Amino acid sequence: MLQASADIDTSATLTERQKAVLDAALRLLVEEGDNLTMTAVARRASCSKETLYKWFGDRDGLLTATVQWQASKVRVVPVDGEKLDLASLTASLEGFASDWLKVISSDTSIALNRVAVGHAGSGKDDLGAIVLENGRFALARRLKPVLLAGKQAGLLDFADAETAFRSFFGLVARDVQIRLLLGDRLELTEAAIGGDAVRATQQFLALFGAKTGPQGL
Amino acid sequence: MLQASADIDTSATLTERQKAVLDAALRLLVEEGDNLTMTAVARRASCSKETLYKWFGDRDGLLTATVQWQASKVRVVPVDGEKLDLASLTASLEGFASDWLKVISSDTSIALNRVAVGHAGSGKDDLGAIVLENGRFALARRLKPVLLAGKQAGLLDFADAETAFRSFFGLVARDVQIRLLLGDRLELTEAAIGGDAVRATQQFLALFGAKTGPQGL
DNA sequence: GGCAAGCCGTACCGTACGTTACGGTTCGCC
DNA sequence: GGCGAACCGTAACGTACGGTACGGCTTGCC
Repeated sequence: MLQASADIDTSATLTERQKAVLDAALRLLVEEGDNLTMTAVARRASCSKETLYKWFGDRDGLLTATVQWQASKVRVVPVDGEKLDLASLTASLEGFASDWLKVISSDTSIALNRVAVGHAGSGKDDLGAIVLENGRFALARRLKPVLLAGKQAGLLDFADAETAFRSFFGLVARDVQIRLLLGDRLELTEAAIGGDAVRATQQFLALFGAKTGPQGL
Repeated sequence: MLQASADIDTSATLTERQKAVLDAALRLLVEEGDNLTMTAVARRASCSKETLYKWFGDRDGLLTATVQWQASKVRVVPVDGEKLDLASLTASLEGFASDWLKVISSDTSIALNRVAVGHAGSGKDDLGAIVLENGRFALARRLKPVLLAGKQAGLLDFADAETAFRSFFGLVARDVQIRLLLGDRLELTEAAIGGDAVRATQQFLALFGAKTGPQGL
């Protein structure tokens, strides 16, 4: 909720070389978790520690820069809420669901969430806030317009978009993220994700679909 | 899923003094997160480091013992699935929901999940498995009999108890746990938890309630 | 060519912390 | 009272790692 400004165009101020270094740090983070060392990053990125400190100031600085760099890579196009019928709404929801499942089950997301959760305990940096802002809250920002358009079109019925979103979120994610973060092996094949997406969407529509149906017909 | 034996009667083999030490470690874990030091635990528990190492072998040993000790404290009575009508089923589900919300929003649960998530990255110990086993999987084991009884009584309709459970889980927890783990301030008052519990239960019944109603009447 | 800036590689320093060692004290037992 | 075991408090050791310093190399500019 803070970070509203901190996540804008950090990529603009980064040189190509710096991006490459952050990519290396990211890969290392996925492999090693939070116990990566500055020397390891330097070696992997073929740069000197002095450079790391000059550019990012600090180990925490490097970590936050890495997280922000990854966040900036997944910036997505906002869906346009035109031409809304039940089919397109369903398709849109299914798309959101399967995208989200793909994200939270990806190696990089798991690694990033792990370090952010770990750091959230002792409030040295705002990794948790950044991840939250670019994950769950970004999803809400993108999904709510769709929900509101669905309500406008008489396809959905809810009092509060936030509440509706959180129920959708729960139906999609269920126990997947916490299990993955805690190290549970959980095979999420493309097919399983697709199936979960349609199931979650159907359940959501069953709960929040307008009783009257599209009233215009 | 492993840990099936590792969580039984660890408390039986512990002396009172050892339990006190683990309680101290637990309190410290809540306050300091994963960056607690052996010296701090020793000081807080008024014991010597030598004793810590003799009893728990290792820092990781102390951590796992602490987590298991906390897990052993929340062992609960299995609900009996007799006298099942819609009212009692609803009450039971609401009870599970509010209990679960209370657990995952408690300070100790947050702290324990944080360290477990952190350690799940580099597989030194099985903290993640332990937490999972005594958290999400324990909940499933307790809830599934209720669900099956509800199905038996014609109140619920589902093909697979696991799938039904996971939907219930999602409707109850939604984004609460991940937000709390990532450091989001999230006021969960007693009243809010109660409200969420009935909402989640209603949604679950709307999705999985038998279309026919209790047919025996 | 000369020079300055940026960067690589590496050696170095300081410190925090896990782990071990040891002297002193209590307590149960003979 | 004497003895051994368990334990407390603390000092000491080893090491890993964050952070800094420095010498050499490239690159672009004059």
